[in-house]
Amino acid sequence: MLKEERKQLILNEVRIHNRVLLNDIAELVDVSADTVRRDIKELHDERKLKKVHGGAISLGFYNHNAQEKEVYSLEKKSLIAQKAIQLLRNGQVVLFSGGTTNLELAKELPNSLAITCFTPSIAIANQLLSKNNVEVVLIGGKLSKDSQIAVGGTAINMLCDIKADVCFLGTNSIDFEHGLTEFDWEIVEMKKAMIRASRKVVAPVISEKLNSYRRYKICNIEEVDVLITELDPKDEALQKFKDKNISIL
Amino acid sequence: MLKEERKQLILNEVRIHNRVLLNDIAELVDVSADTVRRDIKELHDERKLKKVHGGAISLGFYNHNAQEKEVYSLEKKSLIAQKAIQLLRNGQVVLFSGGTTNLELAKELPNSLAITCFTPSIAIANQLLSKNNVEVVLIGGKLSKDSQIAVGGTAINMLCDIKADVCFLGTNSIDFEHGLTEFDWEIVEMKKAMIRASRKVVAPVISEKLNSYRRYKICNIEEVDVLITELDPKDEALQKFKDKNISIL
DNA sequence: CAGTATTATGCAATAATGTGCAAACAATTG
DNA sequence: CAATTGTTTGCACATTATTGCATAATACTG
Repeated sequence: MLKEERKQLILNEVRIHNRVLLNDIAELVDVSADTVRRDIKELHDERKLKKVHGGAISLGFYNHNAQEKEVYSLEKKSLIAQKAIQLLRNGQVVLFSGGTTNLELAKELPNSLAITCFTPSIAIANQLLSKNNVEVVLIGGKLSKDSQIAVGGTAINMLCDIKADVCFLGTNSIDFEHGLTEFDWEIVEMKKAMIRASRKVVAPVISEKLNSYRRYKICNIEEVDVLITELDPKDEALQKFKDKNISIL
Repeated sequence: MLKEERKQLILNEVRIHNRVLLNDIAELVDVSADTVRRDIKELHDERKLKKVHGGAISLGFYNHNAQEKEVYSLEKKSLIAQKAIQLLRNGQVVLFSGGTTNLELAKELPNSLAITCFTPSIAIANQLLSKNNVEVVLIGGKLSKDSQIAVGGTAINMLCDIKADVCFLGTNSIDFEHGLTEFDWEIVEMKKAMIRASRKVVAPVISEKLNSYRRYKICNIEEVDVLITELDPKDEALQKFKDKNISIL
């Protein structure tokens, strides 16, 4: 194992878990704790993470700081991401909408997975770029300042030329009666186009967003093929979705 | 086995495995480790991979973590950015290629400036988003892992529909005789299209890049309307460009 | 404040690197 | 064809980087 690889691994652990213990890493990669300490020191000097007694923590963690809720919510998103990854197979074409849940999913894609990803989100494209076996295609167009994704005619035109295997459709609100809804009409148009552009629609949402709705409608709940939440699939909050023939993960 | 074949093989290994060990390659292709070291050094200089102690790793790994910028070079870029900003007027349509100099320019745009910006670079789009009066249009397409900009047919098609007032064309190398040149053919194609898509071509380059050239040609030096460096416009290194009727800032 | 865990530092062994050089090889020229 | 020029390759050597260990200093915990 090359030194640089080790450093990348450490950074990755920090990114995903927000913190690492020095000894865990040492055991994981089978080198002495001294070596890991030196690696962490270097990464610290490079401003890639923050060295602390006993290990290291993410910079963002410290900055965006301290909101327990955010960390909590990150763990949920990470769990959702892990479930979503199970749906993917090498060679597939995958469409990602925007949103932090999808961003987390992009972050946690295994490096070995070889897929082609389309996305109108620069944040997600950015994440996907670091996956060596993922081909990333950016959907262009006018960037919405609020949501940081491409919207408008150009973007929708581009979506019209695509037929993806799976679409991960992040969504603002999901409700049994009102279906998928959003604040912003431009985003609604994009998401409608994304649904048309995919064979299978997967909705990764944290459970807080269940049973809420917004002004504009994307689609009925029946359009969703798979619903992923951080809850146990047997959770009763999900039962009525299951009754509609939606797969629950 | 030809040298170029070897280099191609090394790149391929890096693409697939994210890293290579120098000695593995030496054994695989049956040449001395010294030769492989030299190959890797060349590929490193060509920015195709990152040479590390013991072998090489993929660039994709590194791209995301805010590359440590040399303060030294940053100051030059900042100076160039300030000069470039003087060229801009409210209401203009501006095209940005990729590159760190252009990124610095995007960063330093005054918040009051109201322009429309097209760019195939996610990093630059990201910066531009934070400017309140700038409308950002992302040029979509397959993302090149090396340069992190959209390339290929989709991107070039989109450029064909644009006529911008100004194009800030970052470039790898600029030389009086060889014109503007690049390592990477995909990028060359993009930059050619960007030149076609603009009324005025501005080349912001740090002086180190003057009088160097690479394998592939973008255009002749005459295509450049304005050359911006961190040097004083009266610097004699710039005289011969002035003689070609290129404005110097 | 004592006891334990963690860290910094110097050191030595090993591996990897850069450099200069010469032989082998290829391309070009007269 | 011979001479010339430039490139590529392998080798020897000095230099540098990496790693684990020992030890002293420091930080944390109750």
